[in-house]
Amino acid sequence: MSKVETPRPIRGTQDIFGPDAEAFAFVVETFERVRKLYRFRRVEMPVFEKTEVFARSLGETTDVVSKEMYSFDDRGGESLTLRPEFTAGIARAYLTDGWQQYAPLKVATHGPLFRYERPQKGRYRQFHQIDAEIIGAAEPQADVELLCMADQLLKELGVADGVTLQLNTLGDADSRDSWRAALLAYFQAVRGELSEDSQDRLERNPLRILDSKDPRDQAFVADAPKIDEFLTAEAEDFFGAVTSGLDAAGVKWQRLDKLVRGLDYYRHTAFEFITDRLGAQGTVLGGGRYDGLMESLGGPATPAVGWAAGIERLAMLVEGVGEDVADWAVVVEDDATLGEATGALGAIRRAGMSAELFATGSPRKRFDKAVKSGARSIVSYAMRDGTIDRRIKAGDADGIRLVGALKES
RNA sequence: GCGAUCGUAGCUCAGUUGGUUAGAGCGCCGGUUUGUGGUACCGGAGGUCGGGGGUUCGAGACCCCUCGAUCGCCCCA
Repeated sequence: MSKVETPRPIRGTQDIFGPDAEAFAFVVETFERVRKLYRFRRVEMPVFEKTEVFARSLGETTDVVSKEMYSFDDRGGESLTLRPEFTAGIARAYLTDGWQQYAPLKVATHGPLFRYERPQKGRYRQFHQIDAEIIGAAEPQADVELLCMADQLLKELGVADGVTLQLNTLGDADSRDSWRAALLAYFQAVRGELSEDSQDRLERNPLRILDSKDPRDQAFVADAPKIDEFLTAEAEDFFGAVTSGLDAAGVKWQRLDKLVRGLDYYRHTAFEFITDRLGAQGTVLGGGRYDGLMESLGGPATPAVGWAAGIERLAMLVEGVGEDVADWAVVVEDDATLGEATGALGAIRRAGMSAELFATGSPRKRFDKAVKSGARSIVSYAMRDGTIDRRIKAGDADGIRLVGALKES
């Protein structure tokens, strides 16, 4: 017999276990609770879509589309793609499922996303996000509500300390276009002194030069044209309404005028909740307004705003969420008592208390295993003088609950 | 796609300038001790030192290749 080689897990996937899985679940549970407080409706979305859903909405030239998508042809020869984000699929559903009748529509979801990237701290090829969107709402109050929900979520997760909300506006389409043109002219003039990466960005996405980490670029970034110089009156009013709304709601924020979005469909509000506790991955939650998206999918002009947050990143910030110890350890110190112990195990669980059975390995060491498990209370079964001897090690209240539960059964 | 660091038992790690039969702790299994008890002791299973090639009398250690992981760049949650 030749040795069978164990298949390795796929790069960038995670097997989340134990305390990590508890932290993950805590993030999702907290999100579910908070989104109900804000009356966001739950949606479940397909994990894959036609490739064009993402290709059109994200823009063909973006890195996500050009090199980071998990795309494949199905048996009918159609190109499908594992979703790299939620927004495009939700926008597609809004158009194909008649959700326009519910506008303004507030929806929330969570689940796995896929991007073919190099894994590193807080970045995976299959990762998980929570997501919230408001579709069909043009007013800045929608942005404010979304940000308030994000702020409350982070507070209820207990990760708000050290996380700051960075806020910017990209203006409307006109503002953004003229800003972009000014940036292009400005950086073009000093092209030779920019980093190689930024010279490349000049062609593809000049806005991105603004958040370059290269010191050679940062000198020029400081004096680069600011979006504020190009905002139309409407865009300025919109941003003013968002910031005053946040102030009224008591949500702390900082203006970061170099904050831009990688994807083309963003307009007006852009924001990120940022921490310095996750290495190179500072963004814990990010989003913005994407008024241009629906049209790129062939739909009517539809204002929308949303955000998403990486569950793994949030889970890494969450502290003090571990696995619970059992309420009871049920110990079989003599195999002849297995039946009795099994009955007790069921009775305890039916009474709403958690219990774990210790009935394997050396009988003499089972009690020690139960003690080491950290269970709050222990009930053990042994044979003494031909009869079953039950011993309870518990606080008075717990012991009484146990005896009650056993009588009920 | 690029760069840096790192791969020794199930886990966390020792392993000297290259030198006998590769070790410890934890965990697991068995035994002795204890018996409202988290104790102590004894024993056992478990390793092609990530894989391949090279240098050398001799490689876990040095060199090359390869695979994998981690962190960073690009980009992004």
